[in-house]
Amino acid sequence: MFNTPNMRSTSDLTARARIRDAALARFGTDGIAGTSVRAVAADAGVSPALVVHHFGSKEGLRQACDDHVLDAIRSGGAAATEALGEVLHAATPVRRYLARALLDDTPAAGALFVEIVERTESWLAAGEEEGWVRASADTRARAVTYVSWLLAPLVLGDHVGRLLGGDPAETATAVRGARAGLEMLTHGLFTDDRWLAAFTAVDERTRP
Amino acid sequence: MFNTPNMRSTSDLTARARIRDAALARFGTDGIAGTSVRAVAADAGVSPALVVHHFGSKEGLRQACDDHVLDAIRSGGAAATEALGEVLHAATPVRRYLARALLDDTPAAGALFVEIVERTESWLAAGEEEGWVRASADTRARAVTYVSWLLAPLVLGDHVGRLLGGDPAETATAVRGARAGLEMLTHGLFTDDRWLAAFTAVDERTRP
DNA sequence: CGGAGTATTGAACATGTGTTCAGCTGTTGT
DNA sequence: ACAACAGCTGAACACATGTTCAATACTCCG
Repeated sequence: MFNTPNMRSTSDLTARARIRDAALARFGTDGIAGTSVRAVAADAGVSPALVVHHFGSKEGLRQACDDHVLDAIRSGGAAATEALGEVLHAATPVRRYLARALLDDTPAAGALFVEIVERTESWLAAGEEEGWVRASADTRARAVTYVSWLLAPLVLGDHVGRLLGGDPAETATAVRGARAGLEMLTHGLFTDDRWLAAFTAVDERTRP
Repeated sequence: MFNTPNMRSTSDLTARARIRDAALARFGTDGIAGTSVRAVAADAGVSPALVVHHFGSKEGLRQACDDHVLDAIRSGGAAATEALGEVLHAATPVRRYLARALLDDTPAAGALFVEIVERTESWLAAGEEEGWVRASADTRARAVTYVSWLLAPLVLGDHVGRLLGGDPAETATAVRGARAGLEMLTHGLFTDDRWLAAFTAVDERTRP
């Protein structure tokens, strides 16, 4: 390998990067608490002592994963399309780790979530102004719900994939779900507002 | 307390039940791998030895939680409303545990997921026949996606609650998201099918 | 070459983990 | 009353975990 002596964060393929990638995969698969430093070290083909030498502690390793995931997702940040596309197109280990991080309420995952929601909210606002998004009484709640919906198959990937047949990471499977979702989002699911009306009625009855 | 000498699974409030409830809560909060037998024992006010005496092992304890969650959710099983209502109306610890179990791919959680999807699919089919649900090209994928969507705020509860202000378990907060979701499901989110069309175009171009 | 500094390791440590076991209650059936 | 038995415990064990440390291999710079 040829690295500049003082290697900054640029050079990859180094042992440090291998450890981070191994941690990303294991954290995503087995959860953070369910993953041991020794397992990560074994996957990366190094000694347990080296991972703590590079990252200080297991917590430091997890933070490095957080940072890497944020970078990987924000890389195409300036894109004009919806912010969530980047998440869904990220590499599989990154997605799996993100799902775990969201459940474990990692600080970085939390920050990423609000960032995506805010980007989505203004994206929807723009669409509303241009006329291709319907009006909403609660744009914030809509943005949050919309993001949650797009994130759902990612978090529940295993179960979704099992029922749709095939690996959820496989594009063919994901496409089926995405298409069904898009159908509901453009034409709606219900033909009348019986459920919305029923919900509103119950909601208004339970409060003055 | 007064229990029949040979106490079946009926009598609750016993130490066994307290342990199970404590485990449910801690598993939901910290994850299964992140929870120690000692911690749930302390929460239940018993010795660690007792929890293994009652459940055989930590794994046995987790299975007991699975069974209990299944029972708690299936209790109102014969209801005519959508199957998911039972999940969303379950007690908070049960919901949190279910979210964790779904991510950890517990067998019971997997079984519950397919059960809910199947119930939802026939519920949607009935609605389609009665005219208050739109037709779909892929009813299976639609049911899976729909269930994922309703499960999403449950799994991402912390982040959703933080952005909507207030405890996600609080009804007031959940209602905001539910209303926004229902709006999208009845009126749709987009006013035209530009995204659906774009998706279809891309999809058909990437395969013969 | 020689010295500086980093990458890397094996062995060890302290602690937390799941689990076992002998024994101590209390209640129950006869 | 007495044996049987389930609920329950404290102490202990074997093991896995995160982390430390001294020492070795390697690479670069003067």
